[in-house]
Amino acid sequence: MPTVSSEELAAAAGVNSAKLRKDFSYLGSYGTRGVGYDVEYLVYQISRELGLTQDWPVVIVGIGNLGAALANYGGFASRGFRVAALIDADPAMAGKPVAGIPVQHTDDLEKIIDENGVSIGVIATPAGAAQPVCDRLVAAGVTSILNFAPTVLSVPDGVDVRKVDLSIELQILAFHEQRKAGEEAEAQAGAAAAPAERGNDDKGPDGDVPAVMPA
Amino acid sequence: MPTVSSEELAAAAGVNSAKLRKDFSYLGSYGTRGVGYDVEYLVYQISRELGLTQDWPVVIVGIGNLGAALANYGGFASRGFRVAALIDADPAMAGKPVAGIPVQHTDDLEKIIDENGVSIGVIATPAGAAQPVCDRLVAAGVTSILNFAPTVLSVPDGVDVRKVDLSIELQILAFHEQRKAGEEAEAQAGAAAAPAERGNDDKGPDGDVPAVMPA
DNA sequence: CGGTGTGAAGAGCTTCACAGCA
DNA sequence: TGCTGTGAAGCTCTTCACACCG
Repeated sequence: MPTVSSEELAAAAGVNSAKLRKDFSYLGSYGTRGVGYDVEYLVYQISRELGLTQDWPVVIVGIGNLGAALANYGGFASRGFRVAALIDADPAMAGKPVAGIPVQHTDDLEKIIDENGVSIGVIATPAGAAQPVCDRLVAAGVTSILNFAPTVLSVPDGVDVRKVDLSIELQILAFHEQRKAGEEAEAQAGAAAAPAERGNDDKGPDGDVPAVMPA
Repeated sequence: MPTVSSEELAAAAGVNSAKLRKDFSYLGSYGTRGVGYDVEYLVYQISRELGLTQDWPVVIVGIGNLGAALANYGGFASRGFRVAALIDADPAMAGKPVAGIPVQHTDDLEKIIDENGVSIGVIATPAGAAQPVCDRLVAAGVTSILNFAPTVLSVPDGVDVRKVDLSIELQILAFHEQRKAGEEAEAQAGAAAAPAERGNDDKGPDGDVPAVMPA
């Protein structure tokens, strides 16, 4: 399949074809009118723009279950990421291989970052350790952090943080699940005995919950 | 601290106070003009609306590193989630306890779902196993699925799927990291020798990458 | 003719600004 | 007076619709 149309790609990705064409147009005019997009050329251009053609050394700090899962995760290598080092505070872990890479002790964190030219760090430590680890990573030169610890990290300007909270994803599902149950009940009982009025229109499974929730 | 103002909450959450008040207003009028929000009452109302006061039994399918990490994750219990069962296709895993819960074999999946009244399933299997597992979960009555496998799952209407792709989060960081590097280089070299024009304005670290990317 | 690239319209979300109430 | 609750303005992202070109 040498070429592909925006319509086909849109169907495959589950989005609108106009949106897809508009997104592509921001990268340049890589399509041919009346034909479509040359697949190979398009893949190359998008890969380049997204940085997939580069090699990104990353370190993972905190080699518990989650850290080990990340170290073993196959999806990284194919996207240009290379696990340069695994770091843990537990001396008993030091030297132990995880996913074929020996775990190193936190004491050497700065040295490891420096020697490998790492600019992306992954934090998979317990909540309490996250901020100190983050501070050390930043001080050592890391400018992007992926945070799995259930804490809000504070970082200086110029450093990016992305937070992944596994329980929030479940919570979003539970929120919609609750709505489903509530709507069934209301449909049966009729609108009169509704337990509480809801001001907002349900936007369906794709809408997120509000940004603020109690700890 | 018995009450709190929208301004204080907004500062803590890093959002605009008007947005916060508007979000709260969708749940009802739980504040007092001139005073603020009663903390205890507000926490209760939000918890109830988000479904945190309910007990949500979940099953985790695929007890590899990631599945084990999820089973051990402390954040679930405090949000009303209860790991009802761990399921794996490997007979060698059966009976083995992970996070204090014995792993059960995939053969019993339907029975487990039914007996525990599970409506939320977590898929942490390899990519190839995800869709069959998903189909069985749905057939058994699960209506919400959290998918960690790097596959797009197809489900019937009425079933919610949320996908967590760990490598995409890293990719987003790498994307911004690349931009940072590019901007530095451009600043040094001047605009004349820029390697490629970029049509889109950089919206900073909070903007996501486009929705479509090559496999 | 077929499909891209894009100006313009539309929809949704965020912020402003202030009336109204404790 | 102080702070909520909210109509309206502003902004961003999405979709439409079609000129234009291979």
